[in-house]
Amino acid sequence: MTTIPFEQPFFTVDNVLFSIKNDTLHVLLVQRAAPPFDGNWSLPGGFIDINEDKNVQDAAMRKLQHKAGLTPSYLEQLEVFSGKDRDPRGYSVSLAFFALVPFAEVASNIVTVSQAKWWLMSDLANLTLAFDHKHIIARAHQRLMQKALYSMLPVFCLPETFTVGQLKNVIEAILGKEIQRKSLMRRIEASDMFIQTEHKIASGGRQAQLYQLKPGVDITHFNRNMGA
Amino acid sequence: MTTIPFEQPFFTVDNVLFSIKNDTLHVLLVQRAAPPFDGNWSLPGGFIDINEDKNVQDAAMRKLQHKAGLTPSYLEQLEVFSGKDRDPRGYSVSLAFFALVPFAEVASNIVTVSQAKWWLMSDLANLTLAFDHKHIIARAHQRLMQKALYSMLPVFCLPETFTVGQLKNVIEAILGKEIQRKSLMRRIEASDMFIQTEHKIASGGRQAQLYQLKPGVDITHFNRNMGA
DNA sequence: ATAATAGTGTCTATAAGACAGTATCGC
DNA sequence: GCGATACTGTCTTATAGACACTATTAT
Repeated sequence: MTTIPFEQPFFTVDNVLFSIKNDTLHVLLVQRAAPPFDGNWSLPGGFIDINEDKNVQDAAMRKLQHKAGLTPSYLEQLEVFSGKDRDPRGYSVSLAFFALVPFAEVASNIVTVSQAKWWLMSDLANLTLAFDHKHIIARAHQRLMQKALYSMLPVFCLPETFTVGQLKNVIEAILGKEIQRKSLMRRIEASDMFIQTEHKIASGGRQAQLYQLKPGVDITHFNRNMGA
Repeated sequence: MTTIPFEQPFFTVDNVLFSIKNDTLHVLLVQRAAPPFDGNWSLPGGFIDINEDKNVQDAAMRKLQHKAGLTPSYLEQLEVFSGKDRDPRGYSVSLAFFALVPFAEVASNIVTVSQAKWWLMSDLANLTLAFDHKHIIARAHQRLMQKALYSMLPVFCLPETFTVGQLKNVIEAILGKEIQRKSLMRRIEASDMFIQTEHKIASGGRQAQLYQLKPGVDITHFNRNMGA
């Protein structure tokens, strides 16, 4: 093992975990218990453990499990944020992840950390976050919106079985605007990602068909954007 | 300045710089002059210098200038590659960048490094590269192909002024298949990214209109894929 | 005039948007 | 029955593909 030249920046991972509660987009934050920014809300993340984590996604996963007891159903790299001034401890390089999960309350019996909480996206405007985390969330939201236009990614915010109406609500919560139910149905059909099951009642009216992901399929990417 | 817990992975940047020469896609490689993998061809990259580089893109830029005397006209983050086994020196985290430049021969009067060379993409199959760099190039190529379908990104492989025919050739070299000239013209028109200049002869026939990027425009993203 | 490349006209094909109309449920 | 939600039919719209046609240059 050779020695590494120069002084190295320190490397962390951060997670922007989204989910949908009451048909609105939420993001998971944790309250910092140590300096810097102690007391402030921040993205769940931290240092990689090179003895535990096989790679950076492993580290991101571990942080989410450790800090909120949640295992995302989708996780991808978002972007690296770096610089001398973003962390008072020194030059830092943080890889942000972008993740989705079916809504579940944060496991409160986790001893680990002070507090984890789902925040309404629209409530973040008036909240001061640690580091450049507000900016990171904005970037993640952009990416989520973009992907919702041309892929079936939003299904990862839903439980194993779901209805077309539920998926429509999720997509609309992400995009902040209505989409055509008909267009969504055509995509569900065309993607060939789902199988149908029994039935279910949603509220007042006719029962809705339940769908679930075919085992082992990849998320389909369409070659046109929808609702744009 | 607080101390950082745990042992940290070491962090590097790598560049996948593409360009077009003779209507074929090329990638820039450098020959390693030190272990590990000394003698092998590899992506131009290296350690970040926290006193020189404002952030990670700065570091990537500096590496390209230093190792080949080239300044990319487009640079974006690709993906982080990480793990215990990808570098014999230990647990490594490498942020790969994806970059484009109008073709120019490598500055040979650069004292710095052994050798930098443009390689034909199709010649890489039979070449052994250092680390997981072949895999990184494959990922970068996927991304480039994808973006060529819905954006004007390929113009960054061309000089300041260029013809529609040249842009068509670049896109075809990237995609490995023909596209409709008419479709491209429609996009040039619709994007409103370019202005026209005088004229020029390409080879045998009629003179072609020269275009150039309007100052300060962003690259347009269309909401359909082309040629797919 | 011919060959070669540049550029246009226009018809077809594909998938999304709009929205009326039908189906099935609880009450 | 009524209200509500689920689903279908189908017409319109937007943009890419195909490809014949015209334009302009060098020789």
